[in-house]
Amino acid sequence: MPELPDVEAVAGLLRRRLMGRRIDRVRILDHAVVRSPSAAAFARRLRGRTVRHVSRRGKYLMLSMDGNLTVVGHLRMTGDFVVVPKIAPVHPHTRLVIGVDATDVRFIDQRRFGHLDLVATDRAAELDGVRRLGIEPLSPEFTQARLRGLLQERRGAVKALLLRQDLIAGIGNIYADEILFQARLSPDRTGASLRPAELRRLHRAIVTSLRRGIAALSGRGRTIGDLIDVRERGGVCPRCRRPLHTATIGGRTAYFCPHCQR
DNA sequence: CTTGTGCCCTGACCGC
DNA sequence: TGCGGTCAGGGCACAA
Repeated sequence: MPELPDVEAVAGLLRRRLMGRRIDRVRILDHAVVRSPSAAAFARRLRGRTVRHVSRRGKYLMLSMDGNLTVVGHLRMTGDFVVVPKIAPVHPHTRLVIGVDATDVRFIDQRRFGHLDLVATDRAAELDGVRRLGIEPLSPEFTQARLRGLLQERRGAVKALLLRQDLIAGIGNIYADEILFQARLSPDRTGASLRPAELRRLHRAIVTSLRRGIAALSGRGRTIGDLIDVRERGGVCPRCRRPLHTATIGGRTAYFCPHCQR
């Protein structure tokens, strides 16, 4: 589930519920969820801190506290944060609990790929993974010219390029398909083959798809990303009704309409 | 620079 | 019902 819009929604949830609050309990149910430092040190240093900022960078979540401490989290495939009363039943895949008064913030992750690091706030950008991230696609710096600069010399498939976090941060498999559908581009087009009008469509599709995703997820709570998805409706193109095709590109399955996307 | 592969984990689903 | 294979909205290391 978690791509840029999903992580943005989680960040908003945590911001609303944790900003200015003091963490009085930290319970780690699965030690592997904490990458650094040790689980014991993670819990000890976090307890008693007040949450000052919650932000997102690519698909990473940043919770910064007083005392120059930041939790950097990644949801990977199945991670999620939920906010529930502390008396609520504990879901079996709960990996970590951050307690604030009568409320629990719980990190739940079926596949256990997700992870958290506790680092010095002024060094958070240097963390592995975060350090390599490319441009934020919803920032003012992400212009058509920047996109052209990122893609124009590349012979890789545009879908594989969209998935590269070191180029553009935050696009995952579902949004990449959605973006290419909106831009009417075949996922196997190379970056270098894109003409100016196509780059313009792609830029527009990246921004509007991500923004729409955020708008759809940002009401209350969270939804499963079922609102925009070219794969919906039994594998049929929502535009021309012809069957969607699949192909493996960049090691991931791409869904696309060969009639509408060229 | 590029693509491909395996791996980290767990569970749902499908065909036999 | 049981079993095995396949696949999954991520990202890394490594090889060719």
